[in-house]
Amino acid sequence: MDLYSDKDKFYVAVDCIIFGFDNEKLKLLVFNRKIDPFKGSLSLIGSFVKIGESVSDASIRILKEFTGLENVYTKELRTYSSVDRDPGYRCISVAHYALIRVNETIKKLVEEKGAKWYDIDNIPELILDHNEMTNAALKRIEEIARYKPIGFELLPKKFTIPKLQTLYEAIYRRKLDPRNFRKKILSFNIIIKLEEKDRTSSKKGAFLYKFDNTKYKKLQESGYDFEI
Amino acid sequence: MDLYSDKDKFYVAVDCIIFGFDNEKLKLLVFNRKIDPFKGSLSLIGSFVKIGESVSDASIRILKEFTGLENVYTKELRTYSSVDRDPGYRCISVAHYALIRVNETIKKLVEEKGAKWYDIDNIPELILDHNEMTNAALKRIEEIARYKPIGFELLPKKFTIPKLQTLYEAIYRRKLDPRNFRKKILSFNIIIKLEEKDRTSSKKGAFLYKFDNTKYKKLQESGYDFEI
DNA sequence: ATAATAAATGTAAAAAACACATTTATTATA
DNA sequence: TATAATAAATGTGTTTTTTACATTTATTAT
Repeated sequence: MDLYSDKDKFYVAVDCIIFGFDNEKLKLLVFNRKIDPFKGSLSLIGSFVKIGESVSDASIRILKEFTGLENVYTKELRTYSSVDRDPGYRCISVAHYALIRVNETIKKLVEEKGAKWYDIDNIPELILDHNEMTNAALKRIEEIARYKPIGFELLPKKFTIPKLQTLYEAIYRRKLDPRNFRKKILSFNIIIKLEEKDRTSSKKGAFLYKFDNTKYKKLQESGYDFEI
Repeated sequence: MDLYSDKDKFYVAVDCIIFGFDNEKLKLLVFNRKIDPFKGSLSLIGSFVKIGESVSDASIRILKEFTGLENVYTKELRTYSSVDRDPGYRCISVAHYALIRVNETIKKLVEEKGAKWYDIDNIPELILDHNEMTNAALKRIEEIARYKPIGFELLPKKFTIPKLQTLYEAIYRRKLDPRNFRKKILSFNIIIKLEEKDRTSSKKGAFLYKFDNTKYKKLQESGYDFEI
């Protein structure tokens, strides 16, 4: 613990609140720390910002290191900067939330790194102010989901309408009516029906759709809004 | 310019995008720099964060210094952290936007400090990335105004409905229908009609209202929304 | 052939948003 | 003291959006 102290200068860190969706529940990626400081405790995935990179570059680097993914949907949440938030450094952290498409490759990769997915309504105690960050991020994505189609970031490229609904139910934490939900989603004209069906969760099978980014951008330009 | 260089460590700054409303137009507070760096140029109001204060404490300090006001509505916008954004320091800036009630006292005070109000659709060239910050803040308050009653932060404690409408027209940059606007605002039940009238802009005079914070909080708790 | 499963579909009622023109209170002045 | 001028205040019908709600359909397994 020798090096863990420097209170005369600012350190800048990025912490990432990484959300995934396993077709049923929203999940948070949590890291089990193997070295000091906070060895054995749980934390968000983070890193110091290097002097030669921007804060958003740092967040991209962290996401890449941990998930192997580039081009992840990542947004700045806010800074955390209480003088005594970290007992070792005078460190301000710029929290970012990220939404990723979980698949088997990523599942393995994050396990190897010592990270684990936790159900959002069963989040363990995390170090420092990381629980506070997580709660703020959850609140934020609930707000954002009302007017940006972030749901698509969490689903596979091809998804069914019932799965999309389950996801929004997880974000809003309430049940939605399947008829009204489908009607509303289709009215935006930003998803394209495919020929294929997904039969993993019913005998009848549900048609797969994909997100139409071009059309969404047009919708946004002409006055947007995406209230579900 | 001797001291103006230290690129080996992080400096943390706060820049404030301060908005006011003069009963007609939305205004931005801009500072005319009298000393180096950037002597003679225009900038937002900012300061380095001290090692012993949080970022939000710094923003409160800045607002107090410049306007004499405490308890100003201030929110974090985002960080600006490009490696080369400031040629002198390796400095990340946490931009904050603030909404203040302009009155004669404040007008005088900011003038003494060498600051000036600019119409939001006539903003001059500012140093560094301050124009970028300003544009982002304008976009943000337009978004926020849709679901939080921030308009009241910019108006005097007592205001008329036509003035409130003018303010929202300035924020949204479009005309609103006076009948529908009044109906909508009153439907929220968060403003209280007073006996007094303001006769400065018509012979008939318009009734003054005040914002009912208690009722607004209740509204928010029970599912909120404030779309005008 | 039948049972089981989740997907897909339509409609009527209620609420909200929108478009739109006239009257009212007051002061200044002819 | 009548009139002109000014901005404030008000109401209604139409359209759009939201909400609530139950049955049929495609498919597989038994």
